[in-house]
Amino acid sequence: MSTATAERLDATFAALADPTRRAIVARLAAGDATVTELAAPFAISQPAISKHLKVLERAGLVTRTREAQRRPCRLEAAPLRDATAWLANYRDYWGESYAQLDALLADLTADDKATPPPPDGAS
Amino acid sequence: MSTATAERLDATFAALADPTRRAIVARLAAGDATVTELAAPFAISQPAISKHLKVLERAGLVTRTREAQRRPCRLEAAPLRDATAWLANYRDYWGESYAQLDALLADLTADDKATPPPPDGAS
DNA sequence: TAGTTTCATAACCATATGGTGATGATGCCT
DNA sequence: AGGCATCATCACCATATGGTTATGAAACTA
Repeated sequence: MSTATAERLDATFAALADPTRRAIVARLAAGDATVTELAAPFAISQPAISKHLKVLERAGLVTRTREAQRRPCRLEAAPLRDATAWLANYRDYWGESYAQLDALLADLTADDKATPPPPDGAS
Repeated sequence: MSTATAERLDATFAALADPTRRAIVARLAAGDATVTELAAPFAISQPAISKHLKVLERAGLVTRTREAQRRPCRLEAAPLRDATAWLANYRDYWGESYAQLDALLADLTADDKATPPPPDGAS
């Protein structure tokens, strides 16, 4: 299971390394959404979104169900939890308490929630 | 600062997406190390390690000082903290308490601490 | 001075990534 | 049946990544 976990972490971190995909994750945290709904805020083509979704799916971050022609996407918690757990290994190293994370959280959410539509040239 | 943060997250998550680099991070969490020390556990060439270190350096995860011919590497906390903070945005989504992370932490450390030398075909 | 260790860089290769436009499949709605 | 919306896939392109070997620079050591 150690190798399996490592490969999952590979895919998870790689998936999160793209701002478009992080924005998709942020959007899906607010509830399921179809591909076109997810694509709407972005200036890139629909196939590009499909590719991003496939990356997220491969990482286990997203699952999809059928509903007529639409393919609603759902965010899956497990990989996010695993990634957080890996980073938590070093919480004592950088000596921050989880309580203090809430402060950073406030800052970064303000930023990131505003970033879904990347107006400038991102990615 | 929002764009700057996003780009840093890009680099940080991308850097953590490789098992060799995660192992290097794990090693550096135990204390500074030189390039040859870091390279020792791996079956790959020294230039490959140098490349990995450059990736980690670009992500701000590692800083290097000079010491004669050696270039000791030090782990930097900030990017790990930022990445954790981003993931923390979704802690209420996957409904886990930080306390529970300690359990996962125990599991995953057992795995990952044993993984630094990737014996099988990894990466 | 000559040799050795430490590390970076260059040149190269294979594969993956992120994007595009074009097309095709599927399933609703007249 | 025909049209429209949703989404995937294909073919293609440019660039990045991860690895290699070979070489070079820097600084200690004998």
